[in-house]
Amino acid sequence: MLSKKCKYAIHALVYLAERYQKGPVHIQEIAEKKNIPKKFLEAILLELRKAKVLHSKKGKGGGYTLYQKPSEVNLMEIMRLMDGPIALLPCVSLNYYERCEECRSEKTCGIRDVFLNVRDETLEILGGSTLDKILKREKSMLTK
Amino acid sequence: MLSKKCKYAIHALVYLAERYQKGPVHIQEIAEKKNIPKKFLEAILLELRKAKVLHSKKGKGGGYTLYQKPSEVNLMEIMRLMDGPIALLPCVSLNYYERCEECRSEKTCGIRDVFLNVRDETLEILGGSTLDKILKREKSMLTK
DNA sequence: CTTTTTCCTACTGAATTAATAGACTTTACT
DNA sequence: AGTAAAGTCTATTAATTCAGTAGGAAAAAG
Repeated sequence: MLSKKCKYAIHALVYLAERYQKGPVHIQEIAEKKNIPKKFLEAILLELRKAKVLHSKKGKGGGYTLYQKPSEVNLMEIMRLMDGPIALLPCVSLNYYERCEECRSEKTCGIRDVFLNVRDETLEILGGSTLDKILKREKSMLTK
Repeated sequence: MLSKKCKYAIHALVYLAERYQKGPVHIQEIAEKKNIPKKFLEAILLELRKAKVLHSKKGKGGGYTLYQKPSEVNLMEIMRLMDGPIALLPCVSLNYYERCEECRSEKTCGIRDVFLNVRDETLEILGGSTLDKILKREKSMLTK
């Protein structure tokens, strides 16, 4: 399961994608619209800024904006930033790999093979899920 | 990520599948062969027995056996038993569904759609991963 | 009636999650 | 210069989950 932190991050980013190129957005505004505790959201956005997903401006008239175009931000990278590994086993993780203690050999592990498969399918979907696609889908669903 | 509990459960079940129809297997034996803390494994096997995945016999000559054929036990059900939901969001979970607080409407949520997709692909793979298939794969990989 | 094995209840330490508090810094505007 | 409006940063905390342990009760076999 995704952590609340990660869910909040995704919701905030979708909101910012909607406001793309319409000037900085306050933490306060996002927190209210998306029902996220302000202080918690603060920490999340700060982390996303440090990872160069967001850009920020301090002081009056400040706020947050996307660092890149909505079509260049996908859920795979957001989830990795917020929750760490996407794979279900450390031994099939691309970014957080760790050897399996239980297994004799990775080559012959029939379990590993399954989760390698799950990982690949999952990354395929998440990697293709960009903010602009999510937005587009929401809009098209509204008119139906 | 899978919990250790779930990983232990899978390894134990694969071991029991290997010994299918060769008489009851002791907790002790599984614990040693698979490097699992005995007391912890005890609790896990007990849970699997209550879920009718395993059958047990007490006393001398006792031990654990699979309740069903190895071809009838898949990773989807094991993971649900051990770790709960497989879906990444409560609002797309089949067995542990909960409404999303953040979302206005599930119908028009562009985020939900992505994770519905991930869930379907994941269940497809895990549901098809039966103990006998895992065993077969391990054996075929050994001879290579 | 003793040995072997599973069954059951309760507990614990460590880590993670989901926040909250409060002071600091930067910027725009008057 | 002064002030209000933002984001920045460090620390703390309460609750929950995870991973495992302890110790004895119950059942079956011989």
